[in-house]
Amino acid sequence: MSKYTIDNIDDKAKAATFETVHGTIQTPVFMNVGTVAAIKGAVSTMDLREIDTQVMLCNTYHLHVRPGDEIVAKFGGLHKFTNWDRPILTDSGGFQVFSLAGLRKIKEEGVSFNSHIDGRKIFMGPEESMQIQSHLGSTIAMAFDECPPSKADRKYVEQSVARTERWLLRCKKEMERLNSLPETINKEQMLFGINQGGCIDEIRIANADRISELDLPGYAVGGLAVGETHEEMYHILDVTVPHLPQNKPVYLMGVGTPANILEGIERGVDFFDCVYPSRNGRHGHVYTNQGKLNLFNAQYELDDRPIEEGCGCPACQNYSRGYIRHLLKAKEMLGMRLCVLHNLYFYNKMVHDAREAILANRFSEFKKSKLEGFQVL
RNA sequence: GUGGGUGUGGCGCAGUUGGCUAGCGCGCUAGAUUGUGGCUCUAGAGGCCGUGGGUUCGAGUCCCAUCUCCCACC
Repeated sequence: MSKYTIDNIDDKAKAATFETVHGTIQTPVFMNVGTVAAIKGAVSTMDLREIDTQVMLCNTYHLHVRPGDEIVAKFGGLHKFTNWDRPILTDSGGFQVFSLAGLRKIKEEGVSFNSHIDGRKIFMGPEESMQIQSHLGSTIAMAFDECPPSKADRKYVEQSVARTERWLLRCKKEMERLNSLPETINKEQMLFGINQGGCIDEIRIANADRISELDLPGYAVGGLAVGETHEEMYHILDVTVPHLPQNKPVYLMGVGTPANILEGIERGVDFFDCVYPSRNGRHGHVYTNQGKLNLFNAQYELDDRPIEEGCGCPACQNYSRGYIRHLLKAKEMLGMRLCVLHNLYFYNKMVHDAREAILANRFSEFKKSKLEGFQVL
C-alpha cells in the first residue's frame, strides 16, 4: 500500500513523502541508475548506503538479456540479489525501443529486438515487460512504452501515443494479475504510467488527461531530453505536469543536468534519474557548485585540492584532484569509481537540499543561487 | 675490423618507378555525451624525414661521406 503525502508546496515545487513496501522516499529525489543491477563505475549498494541515497534504478531489458529475470527471481528478486533493501524502480525496456533503434521491429503486440549481447531475437510487449519486472520484484515498475524520436512527425507521434496508451491498459491488467499470484515476489509492485507526445502540446495534454483516469500510483513524463532544446523541454513540462494527478508522484524520465533537474523541480516534478553522474564520472567529468570539471585536463596535474572544497563524499574526504587525474589517466578503475561516487553524492545532495529549500518556502532563491554558481567555471 | 640492416612528430610505424600543403596508430590538448553496450564521436597541437655534401626543374625516396643502433662473422 503506497501512500503519497505532500509535505509542502512552494509555488509549484513539491516536497512529498512516498511510502512504499521498501521504505519511504522523500521527494524531490534523484534515483541512481544501475542499469544491470549495478552502478557502472564499480559502485556498490554498500556505497549507495554510505552516501545515503534513496532509490536505485534498474533496467528490464538489460536484466532480461543478462542474467535473465528468472535467475534474479530465484535469488528472491533484485532486492536480495543486490542486497539493497530500499526502493528500486525498474525501467520497462520501452526506452530501448528507442535507444537501440535499428535492432527492433514495433508492432501492436509489442517489439522484436535483437539482443545486443548475442544477437538472439527477443520479443517484448506490455505483458512480457510486466512479467519480467514482476520477476525482478522492483518497488515500482514502469509501463512499457514507445519513446518516439524527437524529429517524428505529428502523425507518427499520434499513432505512437495511441498505441502506448493501449499498451498501458494491458500493463495495468497484467500487473494486477501478476500481483495476485502466490509466487509473486512483490505483491504490492506499483505501476507508473508514462506520458508521451513529443513536443506537441495537445497530444501531451490529451494523453496526460486520459492516463490520469487510470488512477495509477504514479506518472512519468517520458520522451524528453531526446534532442529537443531545453526551452522546449521546460515548455512541455509547463503544459503537461498540471494535467497529471497532483496527489501522485511525477517522474521526469532520464533527466538530466543539474540545471534541468532544478527546472523540473520548480515545475512540480518529484522523481529524476539520469546517467550523467555515472557516465560523466567514468569519463572524468565531475560536478561542483561552480560548474563541471574535466579531471583529464592538464591543469589538474598538480592540483592538490579535493574535487570540491567542503564536499562530504568519500572522494573529496580522502583524495586530491591530481591523484584522481593520475588514476584516470592510468585507467585505474579507482579513478572512475571516485568520480562516480562524487557525482552521485553531488546529485543526491543537491536534490536533498532542494527539498529542504521547498520545505522552507525558499526554493526560488535556492535555484537562482545554484544556477548562478554553475556558471562560474 | 668485415658484411648486412636501421635511422620519418613523445612511442611504434607507412611512404609505391624521385612530383604539389609528409601520412597512420597510440599518446598528448580540448569539446560533445540526458529512461547507460566501461563506449563512441568531433576538433586541435606536434616532424627543417640522423648529419653533411652531391645529382635533378624537383630528394623522405637516387649517389658519396659520416654518425647511431641492431644482427652475423672474424
